[in-house]
Formats: sequence, structure tokens, C-alpha cells
Amino acid sequence: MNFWLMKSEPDVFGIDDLKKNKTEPWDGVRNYQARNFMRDDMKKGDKILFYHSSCSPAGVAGLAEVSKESHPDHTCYDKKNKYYDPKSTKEAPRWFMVEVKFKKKFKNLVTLEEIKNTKKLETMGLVKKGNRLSIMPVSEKEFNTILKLAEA
DNA sequence: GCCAACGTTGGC
DNA sequence: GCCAACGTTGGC
Repeated sequence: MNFWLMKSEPDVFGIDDLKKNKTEPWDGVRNYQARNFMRDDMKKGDKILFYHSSCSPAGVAGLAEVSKESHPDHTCYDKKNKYYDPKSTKEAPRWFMVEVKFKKKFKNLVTLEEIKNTKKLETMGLVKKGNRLSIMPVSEKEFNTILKLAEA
């Protein structure tokens, strides 16, 4: 079992949207490192911290889990789609995605500020300088610490 | 809207 | 393979 943090902009797709849709294909990821995590390491049932970025306040908004493992991201084949990539073909797909399932919305957002102020969480990729990945691994300890903060 | 940090692209 | 130019991310 692995643990992950996935970023999303709530103006575009937030925890409430996931709650409403129940599941969501995580399409549009066009970063190789993030793609590799989805393609190679994310397994069904893995737990996900759903993070709201580019908003105020930014922070972990709830929990999700992987409901479908890696499969090609179809949005790169569609010329009209903003994620269209002519270098990715059906024969040799370049981009992959997983499907995520809603688990829980936190009563209280665990804000980025709180995370920064928590000693146990200073190892998180999220708060390391220069890390702008939209998907990143989280340790079980970090995951549980976030849960505690959410319940506090 | 600004801007620092970083990834990607493309000419050489 | 280098590196300048450009695009994107994301907190503030």
C-alpha cells in the first residue's frame, strides 16, 4: 500500500466535485515524473491526500483512493482538447492516468501553513523547496500526521 | 498579477 | 550534449 498527494485547483476541480462525481479520471498530467508515479507505482486501493492548490488557503482538503490503475490518457489524442499531444499515439501512448475515488472531505482543511509549521511534516515533498510536482509520494507517517491534524 | 523556480524545447 | 528562451506552477 502506497500513499500519495495529488494537487488540484479547486476552481477547476475540487474535493466537492470529486464527492459529487464519486470517481474521476486523473487526465491532463503532462509531467514525466508525475506520469511515472501513476503508470508504475499507483495501485488500486492506494490512499491519496487530495490537495487544493492555487487558492486561499491552500491545503489538504480530503481523502481519495486509487480506483483504477494506470491506463492511457485519451485526452492526448483529441486535437480539440487542451491536453492534445501529437507525439502521443494509440500505438505508443506517452501519457497515462489513474482513476481516483472519493473517500472523505475533511471538516477542516489542513492548510499549507499548518503543514509548514509541523515539525513531523518537514520531510514532505510538498514543502521542500522547488518541488512543484502535482503528484508525489507521501510516507505512511506523514499521511497519518495529516489525518491527525484534520481531526484536531 | 507578480515572480521565483524549474521543466521542456530547439538551435547549434 | 549544451544552454538560452520560453512556458508552467503555485504561493503570496
